[in-house]
Amino acid sequence: MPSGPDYELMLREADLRVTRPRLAVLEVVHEHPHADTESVIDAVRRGLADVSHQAVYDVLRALTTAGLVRRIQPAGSVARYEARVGDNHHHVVCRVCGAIADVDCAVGHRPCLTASEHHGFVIDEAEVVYWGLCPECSESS
Amino acid sequence: MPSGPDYELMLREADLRVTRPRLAVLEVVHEHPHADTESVIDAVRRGLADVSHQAVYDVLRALTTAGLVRRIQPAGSVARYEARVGDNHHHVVCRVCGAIADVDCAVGHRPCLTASEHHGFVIDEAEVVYWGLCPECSESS
DNA sequence: GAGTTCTCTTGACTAGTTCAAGAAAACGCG
DNA sequence: CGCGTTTTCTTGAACTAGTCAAGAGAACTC
Repeated sequence: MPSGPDYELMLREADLRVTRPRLAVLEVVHEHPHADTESVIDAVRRGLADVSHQAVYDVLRALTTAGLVRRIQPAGSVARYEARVGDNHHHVVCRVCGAIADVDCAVGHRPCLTASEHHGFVIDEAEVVYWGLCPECSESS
Repeated sequence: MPSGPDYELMLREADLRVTRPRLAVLEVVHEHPHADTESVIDAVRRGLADVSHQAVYDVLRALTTAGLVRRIQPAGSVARYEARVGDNHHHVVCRVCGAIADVDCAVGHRPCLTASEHHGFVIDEAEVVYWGLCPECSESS
């Protein structure tokens, strides 16, 4: 019996066709939070050797559009993906090694969503990136 | 008499050599907030025809390192530069057309810098990107 | 004004991502 | 179950933003 999430069901509920590459990508993103595209490709190929990089790019886009994964891309970094969606969490990024960790914002629900001056923009999301040093990198400085 | 900022002085105070390309880039960034690199190159060449793109890349990096300009790069966008530095302001980005506007965060000074769980990271900056629709794009939807 | 050092020009190159055409697979329906 | 439609995957090329490297040229120091 499978113990992890039911990826097939997740795809069906999102009205996406169930294919091997999609199942593989979805599993990889769940098991390797914040992985970049290349890592996803490598990990997918460990279980399913002949997947083209293009397929992974397409799948990641489809999953992102469907809301099954979230794409994050801190300045200066390549695109990364995570499976934790639907909540309002943010990220700390290490300036030196690029390591990423999740954080929940301290300032209540939907943090900072109240911009003081919105210039007529209709705002639907506030994304926060905390910059600093990870434990290892701050140690060795 | 010049009415704008004294770019030459700014460069000298930052211990940077004063060159025509640097003066030109600094002026462009001041006059076109949130311009991307290509726009900066175009604008610079309007006043100084034979500047290489490499020079502009180098100058932008030098100015950024010196703290005279700030580099911003919302997910999915190319690098953009602005001259408003030293304060704690953030940005609203239009999901459709990519337009950017400045905002001051409503939640007091150094907003959101108090992450609830920092995982041992030493945090020195919190960057907030508000996502939504600009007035024009929200109109036409 | 000479020497040193930094900056700019030139031109090649890379990484990450996207585009396009056709083959193959998934799903809906009889 | 098997057929047709539609979507997705494969293959391979192309593109963009940005970087690297070597040498010529300009800025600053004394």
